[in-house]
Amino acid sequence: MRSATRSPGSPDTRSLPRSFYNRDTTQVAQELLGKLVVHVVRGVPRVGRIVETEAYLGPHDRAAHSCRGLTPRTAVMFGPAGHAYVYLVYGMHHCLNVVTEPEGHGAAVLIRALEPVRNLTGKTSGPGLLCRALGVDRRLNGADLLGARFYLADSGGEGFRIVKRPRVGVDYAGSWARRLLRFYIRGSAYISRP
DNA sequence: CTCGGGATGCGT
DNA sequence: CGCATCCCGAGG
Repeated sequence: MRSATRSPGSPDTRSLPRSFYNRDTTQVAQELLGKLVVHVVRGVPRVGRIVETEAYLGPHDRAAHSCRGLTPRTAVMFGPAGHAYVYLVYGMHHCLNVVTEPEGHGAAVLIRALEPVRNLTGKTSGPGLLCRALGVDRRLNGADLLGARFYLADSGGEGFRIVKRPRVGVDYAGSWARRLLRFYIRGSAYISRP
């Protein structure tokens, strides 16, 4: 049994391979629903199930940070898929994104809400809140999500319907504000903004 | 609805 | 350098 032989906190065969991230961002954003986020803090795995995401498609997407081009802040977003893009917003909240598509594309998926699974304290229904619960901050910006302490994994649980809505907080983005690039699990009690 | 709070990127 | 702006959350 493989779980008996692997060391605690290391990604097992359920953890998502880089090929999962290295493809169409809208597709990845939807397939991330139901997956697990794992962050091991001082040997303790904090685990949440993703129930809400948003896709940010690239420099042509006026709501994406990468629309300002490659800057020190957005460099990770233009890097290879399967890395964490973590930034501070409004001076106090962190946001966790996963980089998608081939290197140079500049796309990512924002994780907006989690259903608590293990060792999470506090609310997880919002991008800033879930970062606080997971213990994610800018020190993890650029972290490889195929690492031993911070990774995403299959949960095994499927069988939900996906709701598609406009993204939150991007009213400034013109016609891009109306695109249905926010995805969440229908009926979840942990959505950030029902 | 208001407002805190700090980094960023751009104009100067 | 200044400063508008920002993928938010808590409180009224």
